[in-house]
Amino acid sequence: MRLSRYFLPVLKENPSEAQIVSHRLMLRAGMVRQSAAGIYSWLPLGFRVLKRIEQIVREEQDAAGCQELLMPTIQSAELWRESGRYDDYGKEMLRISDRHERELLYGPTNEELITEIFRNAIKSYRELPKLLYHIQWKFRDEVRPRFGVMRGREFLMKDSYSFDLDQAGARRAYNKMFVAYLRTFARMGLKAIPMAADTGPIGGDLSHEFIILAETGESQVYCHRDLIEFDVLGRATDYEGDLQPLVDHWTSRYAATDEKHDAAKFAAIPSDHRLEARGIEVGHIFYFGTKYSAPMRAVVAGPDGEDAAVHMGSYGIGVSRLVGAIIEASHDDNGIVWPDSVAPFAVGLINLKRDDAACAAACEDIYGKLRAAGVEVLYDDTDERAGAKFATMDLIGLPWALTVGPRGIKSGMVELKRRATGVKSELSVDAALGKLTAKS
RNA sequence: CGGAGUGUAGCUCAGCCUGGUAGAGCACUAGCUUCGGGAGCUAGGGGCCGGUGGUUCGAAUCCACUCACUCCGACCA
Repeated sequence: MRLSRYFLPVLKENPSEAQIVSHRLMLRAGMVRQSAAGIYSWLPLGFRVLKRIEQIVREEQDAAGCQELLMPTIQSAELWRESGRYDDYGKEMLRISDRHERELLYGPTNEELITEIFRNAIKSYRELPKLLYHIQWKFRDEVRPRFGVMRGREFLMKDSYSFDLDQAGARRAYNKMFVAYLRTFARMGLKAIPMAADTGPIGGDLSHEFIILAETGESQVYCHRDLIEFDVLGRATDYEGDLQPLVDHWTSRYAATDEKHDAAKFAAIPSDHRLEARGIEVGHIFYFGTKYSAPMRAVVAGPDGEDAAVHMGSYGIGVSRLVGAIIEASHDDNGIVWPDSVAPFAVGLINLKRDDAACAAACEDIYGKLRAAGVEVLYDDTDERAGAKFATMDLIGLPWALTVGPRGIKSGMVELKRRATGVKSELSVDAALGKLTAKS
């Protein structure tokens, strides 16, 4: 993409409405614009990141055997009356009516709708288990939206739902999602720690929030330091095998959010291993049994021929929130530092002097070769000054910046800079191309 | 929903107290000079001073109401 043609409205100064770093940087980098409190438009750069995050989530859900579908944003109030939540949900649910005065709502979540879809199609335990998900916009009319996309009213969420014959089956589904979540966040360069979370009226230990540590997090969390070093990507995951040992490994150390915090257990940890911090919730999984299937009569015939309500769980990832969360976890004084896996472009190509024919020709050549190799490039072909170009590249945080100037061209050298480390190296054009194309 | 603020150019803000022709920096346009880390000079364009109503000869400025946004708290996947 040529920057001269790209819609990238960067801001030099901090917008006054943004208080936290991710919000500031997203506005400054031209990723989003606010359209109302807690409601954002995603501009091209931000949209690319959102799509890349969404794709990682999708790949890991698919790998875990979860099947994607798509449910609407608008739902009928009728369904929510069946579960009893139409009255329970309160003002957080946006209620609307159509021209026939039929009551509708903008879905804050989809348990009711997926349960209806399930019950209309599945009648026998032989068809279980089922694991379904979608990635769709939600609306929750938060009293006080804040922190940009981290706590918006409209937000993109991946929500999965599991259907099993009994609790043991539900636990297997739960474990699949538990591991899929670990992998998902790890692939985004995040250290997400599963923490015991409130299960509501169901009870049990089958609820975890996935928390990344950040000073600006909204939750107070407590955990064992060992968890930070735990790794999940290093080993192959067999979703058909027994995942319990892996889940047990990750739950072997103390980790809890404020609501579930047990001060006595925490105090038992050696003090140098205690970690008390702020955290951002990027995922939440829980098992809720027959809470919806019973009142909504989502039943299947069991081996004994008797109908039984299915055991369900739901599993959410805040996709749009992750964009902000990743920035909170990965930035410096100059701007965003994208992990390679979610960066909007892999490489920023900087033409230091557009009006120099040799320099421009070299850039065009490099640009063409990178694109031919499938590398996503943002090519700064504008006539901005060098300083402005570097500042913009630092701000938008692409993993690599390849700088081409007339001085270097004479000797066949370009400068390649790694955004995360700030390490620059002078190398030949071929060497730079080799290094960049090898990455993708 | 309680408490506290803020709305003036695309962005950051001054002006308001003490009423009298709408301001600055950055950004934008044109020209010249510059050009290897956010350039300089010159000349321009751009505003219903959030909205409505009052007070006044006269309101960005004073008063009332209202809308929007932000922060703290409560709430929250």
